Amino acid sequence: MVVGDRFPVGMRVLAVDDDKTCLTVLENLLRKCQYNVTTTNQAIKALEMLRKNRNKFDLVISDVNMPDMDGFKLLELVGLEMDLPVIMLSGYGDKERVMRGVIQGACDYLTKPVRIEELQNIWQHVLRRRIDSKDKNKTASEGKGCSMAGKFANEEKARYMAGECSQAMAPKNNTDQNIKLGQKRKELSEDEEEEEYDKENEEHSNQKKPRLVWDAELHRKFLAAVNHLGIDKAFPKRILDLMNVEGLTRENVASHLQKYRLGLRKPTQQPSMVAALGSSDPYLQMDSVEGFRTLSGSVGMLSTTLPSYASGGVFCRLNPPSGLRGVNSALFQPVLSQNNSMSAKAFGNMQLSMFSANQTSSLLQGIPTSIDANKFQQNRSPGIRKLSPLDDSSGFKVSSGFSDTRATVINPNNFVHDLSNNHLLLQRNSPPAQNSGAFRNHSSLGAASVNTQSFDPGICELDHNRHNKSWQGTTQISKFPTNTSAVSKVFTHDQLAQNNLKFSSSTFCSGNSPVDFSSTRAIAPPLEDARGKLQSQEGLLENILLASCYTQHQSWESDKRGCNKDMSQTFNSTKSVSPNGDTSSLGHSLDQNNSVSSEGIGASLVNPSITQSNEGAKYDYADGWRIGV
DNA sequence: GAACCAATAT
DNA sequence: TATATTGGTT
Repeated sequence: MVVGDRFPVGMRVLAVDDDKTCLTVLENLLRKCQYNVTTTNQAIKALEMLRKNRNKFDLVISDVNMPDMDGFKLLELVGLEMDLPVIMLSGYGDKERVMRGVIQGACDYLTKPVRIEELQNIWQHVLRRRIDSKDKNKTASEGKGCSMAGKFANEEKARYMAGECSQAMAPKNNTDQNIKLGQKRKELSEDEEEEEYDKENEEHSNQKKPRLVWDAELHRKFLAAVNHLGIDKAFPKRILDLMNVEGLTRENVASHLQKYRLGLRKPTQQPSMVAALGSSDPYLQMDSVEGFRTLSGSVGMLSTTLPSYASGGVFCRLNPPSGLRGVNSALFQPVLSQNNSMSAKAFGNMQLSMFSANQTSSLLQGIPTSIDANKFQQNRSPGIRKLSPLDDSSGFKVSSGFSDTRATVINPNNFVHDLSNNHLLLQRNSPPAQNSGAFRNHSSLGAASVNTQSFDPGICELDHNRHNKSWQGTTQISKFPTNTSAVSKVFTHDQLAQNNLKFSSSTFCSGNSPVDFSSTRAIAPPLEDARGKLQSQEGLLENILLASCYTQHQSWESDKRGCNKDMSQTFNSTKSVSPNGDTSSLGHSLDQNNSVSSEGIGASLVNPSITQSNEGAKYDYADGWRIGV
């Protein structure tokens, strides 16, 4: 199309709407605007037409809701495959949809019924795109190896192209710059601009190539490519190919991808996962929708599944002082912290893993009953990273990153899974049936779990050097009033209430065997050092559910022991089910006095793959492992 | 060679 | 702070 005197007369518009009536109306309006209109009521056909006649259309105006292909999908594909302005059309003008449309690259979003006034000016999008592409070509022809007009921070070039990339979502600094420069641009004639451009270009001809600026448009393409490939298969080269942006290098993409992934991993202080995600991707805010789409798996999972997965409430930490070693109280310390890089990484990996999984929603659902020890073992090894060995008995810490929202699961066997506060807490509470001291400790753990502040971040460190802090944490926890001297009456609702405790209902089993975890090491799922291999779903699953698993393991490994109640009940419901099937309080559960042998505990704590040949080694895990972070 | 990551430079 | 570059590793 030549932007000549008659422009926009004859502008070639492809109108897509499954509703023939709407389509006809739209067609008529467009024709009244003297556009050259082509219509189709199928998005797929529209795509075919666009592909076959790549240069035969100037603009696409498409309905959002279509049976054969979502308008957003069409938008995405058009954005990926051809550089055409797309205007979204919908009967719904809610912010989310508009946002999504714009974020995914729609140059405009119109709500039905469309008025001719709105259509009369849609040519501006074509013009803008043309100007933009003209700039690109100009830059490319300069042999600078860069055709991304307005995409580079080079001030002179930016000045030249300023104002053309009017993406509403462009990074603020860029936008500001563009606005400022755009104003100047308006004062110049095209010739003057070219002259100035050439002159300045000469001056900088020897400078190294300009720095790429990942503006909204470029990032949109990037995201579209990533989405297209799937996060786990989104490699720089492939992204580069898909983006099809002249001048863009693999290195550019790699760098951006690196940052992007980093952003995804960044833990957040926000309480909700959605918020976390939103804030973790620098582009996510402007990209909330697409980002959300990309992350939908994780978002959906974390924000909805986890809470339901967790029983809510509390988590316990058993981190008995070394003096308790060998005492009946079992001590597993799970622990983690927000703010440590480990957590962050875990979180990121988790997300990545998650959204590469198409079966996110089913992931957790299947957990309680589908966990397979062998599978775990198979899948675990690659990502596991050894940690410095823990040197004391408490040695069980597992962490992973999560955001603030505290989602805790106290599983039937007293393992506590804290999926909140950037933690994935794996904890084994093994209340000794006849050890009131241990119970005190136990109860205090519960109390502590309520007060998240009582946890010293240091606790989260896996490094054994920080272990003392862990104990401090425990001590702190122990300050909570518990008054527990009798095993069966340790926890009563009243007490819990008094202590402002919220125990998630859970089946409780009290162990009656001495446990010595002095050799127990921290273990963790393989998210940590995914190294791009992203264990993905399985790894993720492991991370999230390791806790739930080992409960299962316990059943696997110590069938003969008590506490083999159906775990699925616990995980499938936010309600706790005590061993005897009622929704008893913790105290009641304790009364069950189901025993869990130390072996059972150990086995359940340690992932099969990690346990490996430790059957007879009695928890002497030579190496510390940590859940990927 | 391509990808990853971390660290560092710009 | 964002992006580029580099070096080591897989």
